[in-house]
Amino acid sequence: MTMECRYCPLRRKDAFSPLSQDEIAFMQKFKAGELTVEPGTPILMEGSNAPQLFTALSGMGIREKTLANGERQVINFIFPGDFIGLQAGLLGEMGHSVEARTHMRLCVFNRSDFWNLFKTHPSRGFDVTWLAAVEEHFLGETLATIGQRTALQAMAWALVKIFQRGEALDLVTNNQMALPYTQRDMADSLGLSLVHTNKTLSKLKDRQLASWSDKVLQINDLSALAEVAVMNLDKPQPRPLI
Amino acid sequence: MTMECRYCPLRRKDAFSPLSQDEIAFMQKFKAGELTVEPGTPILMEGSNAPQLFTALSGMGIREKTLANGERQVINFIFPGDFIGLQAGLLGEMGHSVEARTHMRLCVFNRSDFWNLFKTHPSRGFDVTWLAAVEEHFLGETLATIGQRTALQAMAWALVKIFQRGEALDLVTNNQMALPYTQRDMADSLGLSLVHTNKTLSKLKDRQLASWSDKVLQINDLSALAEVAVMNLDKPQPRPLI
DNA sequence: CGAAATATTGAATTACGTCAAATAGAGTGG
DNA sequence: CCACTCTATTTGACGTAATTCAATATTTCG
Repeated sequence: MTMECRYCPLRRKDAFSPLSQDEIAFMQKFKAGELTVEPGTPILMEGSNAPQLFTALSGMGIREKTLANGERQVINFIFPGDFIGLQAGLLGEMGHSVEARTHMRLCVFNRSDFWNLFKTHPSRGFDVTWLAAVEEHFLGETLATIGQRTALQAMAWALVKIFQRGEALDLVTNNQMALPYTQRDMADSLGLSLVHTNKTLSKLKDRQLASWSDKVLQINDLSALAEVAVMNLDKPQPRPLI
Repeated sequence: MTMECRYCPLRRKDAFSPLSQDEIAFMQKFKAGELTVEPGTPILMEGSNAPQLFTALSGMGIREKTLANGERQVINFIFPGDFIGLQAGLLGEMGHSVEARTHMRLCVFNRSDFWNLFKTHPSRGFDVTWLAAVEEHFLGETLATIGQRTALQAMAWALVKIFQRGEALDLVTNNQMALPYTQRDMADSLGLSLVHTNKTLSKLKDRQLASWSDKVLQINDLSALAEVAVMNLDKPQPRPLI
């Protein structure tokens, strides 16, 4: 039994901007179904021309890209509400792979309907572009992180970003949230070695800023952490949910 | 005297996909004017809510982002045909600054007309999204470069990418093209120090793969360079021109 | 319970950054 | 055209943040 869009619990989260009744009704028609996957399941493959697009409804995943020599870059972490497959939908080829890290529920759309969305509901097409702009914005920040921040600054930045996303999705309780990734995932997302990632996390823990173990992230002092990260602490603004 | 879109010399380049007569006529109305700037001129400021969007018509520029501690990350290099200001247009805030590095001519659009573009010409809205997806794709590759490639691999990758963009724009003659940036720009784009950038370029020159001096890039062996870069050499597909 | 990930720690190594100084151009003004 | 300044490039020496190697816990899971 697939959830009806108008009852979608995601819509109510702070993270997302509201839709009109009309738009919700349209999305219901656009929605082709739901997909449920287990941890480790590949959802989209780099270079593939997938016929389907997704929105993550629950669970977490990862966007990653592998070089010919086997090195892996984690592009970012996928949280509920994230739109998956834009590149396949438009360019006809994914620049990265997407894989589930927990049990995930995904809203499924047909790529063939995608153009129709722009034509009949330009406001929703506008929203897709909005999301693309948000992603571009985020990737620019990530670039600055990997390129210019030290390991400690980068790790602090990453944890703050993750925590803020968690907050907007009501995933945080008592300054804690589930973070079901491995240190290897985190290392590959920041361009650090696994060993140094581990030691950098220890350092943040020693300083009583944040700790992440047993798949639980705890932030003790968000503003101090942001200070270490050389970043500004401003709330992410609401974004559309596709 | 501003150029009419239908005579725009950019449209004919391999880099871009063709437009219908109708679409060109519409773009003509959408176009608010032209802007000419000198080297060093800031075009958009990080954090600003600019009322205007641009497409680069000629010349080159740079997208960059500066951290609170003064470190600078070059997000990418701006070539003719690049769309500028998507983030301001949608999110109301640029995530990076844009600055001219040569004399540049820019096509100017009003942000207030932007929504209208999606509404009345969904195909053009679709194209804007296409460009956003291309950018996202590129930033993902850049992330993998800074995060996973060595200095030599990264430099080789950057030069191949630039050269390919140049080729698609007919900027290459005799395996040479103008590349009016400084080594500092390049260093900040790859997250390397200036000194190491210089030494890495020397190494590529010693190996007879590529040389870049006096603002001219020369590629001697593109496929060998791509091999050093651990990358695949496939032609960039045509993309829309806004 | 055993096997395979994952996490942790110490020691050795290195790719890269920093410092410093020389050289080379590019632009300005007299 | 020549001083002058400013920016960009180049090179050598040295320092270090981060990688790699290696070994040992610890957890996860079939």
